[in-house]
Amino acid sequence: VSRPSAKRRVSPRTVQRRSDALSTARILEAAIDILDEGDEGALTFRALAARLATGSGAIYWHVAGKDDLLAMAADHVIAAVTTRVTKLSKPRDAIRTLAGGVFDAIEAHPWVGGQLSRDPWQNAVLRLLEAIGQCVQALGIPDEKQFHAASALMNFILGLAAQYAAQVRLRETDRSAVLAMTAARWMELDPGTYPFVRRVAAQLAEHDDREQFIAGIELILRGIQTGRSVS
Amino acid sequence: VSRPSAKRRVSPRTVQRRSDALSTARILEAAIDILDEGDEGALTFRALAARLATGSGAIYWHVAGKDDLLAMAADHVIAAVTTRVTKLSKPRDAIRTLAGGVFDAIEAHPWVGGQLSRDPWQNAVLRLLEAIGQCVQALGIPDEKQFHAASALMNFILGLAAQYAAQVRLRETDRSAVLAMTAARWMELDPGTYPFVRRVAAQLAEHDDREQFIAGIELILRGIQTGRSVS
DNA sequence: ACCTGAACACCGTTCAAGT
DNA sequence: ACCTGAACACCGTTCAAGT
Repeated sequence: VSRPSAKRRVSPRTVQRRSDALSTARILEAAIDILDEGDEGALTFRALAARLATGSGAIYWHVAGKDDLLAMAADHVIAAVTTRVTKLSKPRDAIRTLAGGVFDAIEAHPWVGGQLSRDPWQNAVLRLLEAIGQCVQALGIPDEKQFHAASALMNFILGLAAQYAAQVRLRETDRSAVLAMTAARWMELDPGTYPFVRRVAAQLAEHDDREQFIAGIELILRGIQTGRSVS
Repeated sequence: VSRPSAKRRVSPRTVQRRSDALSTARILEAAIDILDEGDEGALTFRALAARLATGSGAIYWHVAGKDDLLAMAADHVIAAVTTRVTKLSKPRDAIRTLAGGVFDAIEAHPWVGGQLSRDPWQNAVLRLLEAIGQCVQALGIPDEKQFHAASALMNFILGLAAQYAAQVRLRETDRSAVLAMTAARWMELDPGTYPFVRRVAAQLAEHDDREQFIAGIELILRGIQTGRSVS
């Protein structure tokens, strides 16, 4: 947000404690590194302080607390997605690209999934809602239905975020192995109470998450536009 | 909420430590009470032990840990929804009722929202997927598309869960006041970068969450059925 | 078999004290 | 103005010891 560290330096010869001073930007960068390397629980003010070679309390001078830090980190990742996407010609393509971009961002930074589903009015979510809303508007949906349509898409994307976040929480093994395991577990469910889940267990192992997610977006778009002409 | 003291008493003269022995069921009940009274963070093994008049370690004899306990609690709440709904005549009505039931359950027990979006393969989620899947099947969707359709609906519902969970995390004030506050904050955003959000801010204050959620479900259903005839 | 509760290894956050 | 790091008030979980 602010960059007080951009200051050039003042006098030579005095050895500084670190190569550069602490700053919100440096803290944010270190936090994202820690989150990417470990899981959600790896981000600790002690770990962060160690990586930045400072005391844990120093961080509080630049950042309000852990929630603030996480919100900023998620916003940083999502901002990269929305700014890259907004300027596409066909609004339907823009939405597709946007959704795919969120998927990829969460895949690359799984902790973002958890963070997005923690506070629906954090900056990252607002950014997404705005991007989606602009696309919906460009789609030619009547004014009164735009909020409705955008929030349905937003809700669906947050659902992905939650699902993906949790999915990664049980990893270590790779993705397909986890899916195969889950499919196997589903097959062992009681056929009387879980007929449907058992039946789709086979499809689970071979399905493509990303494809399925985009198809879901497609589905909602179809519903939005059908609704426009029908209702 | 519960009145464990209402137990009559068993034999006179021998004072029992508690009126009845510890059990998974009693622990679960106490946990749900604590979660309903406080927020998500109120459930502590120390608080739980205090309420059950036992040591914190005793709980581990009946329950694997906190994650296990939360998953069981959420499953308890969701099971009440799914078993109540399954037997409706028209599958579209069943889905509507199911979705509404989940909404109401999360409204009554906000912590369920957070828990649902924590582990996508916990029992509660499986239960929902099964219920949704059975409805989708009854809808007459072709076999290969059922998994797809059901998971889109599931994803949307999980999105609600996440959103609602977070929404409640910032309460204390009542609902409409929070919405009014958020709307006010949205109005102050930069018109250049947040034109859409600013424009819908007014609608936010007067909108009905539940109605909007059900309308979203409707939208997806429309997309599912349109897709069937079109694609 | 079941329960107790002190102890362990952590957290986020604060704050007097330093430079 | 900015940083330090011990201290505070918590966690979930374990485990020797009790009944």
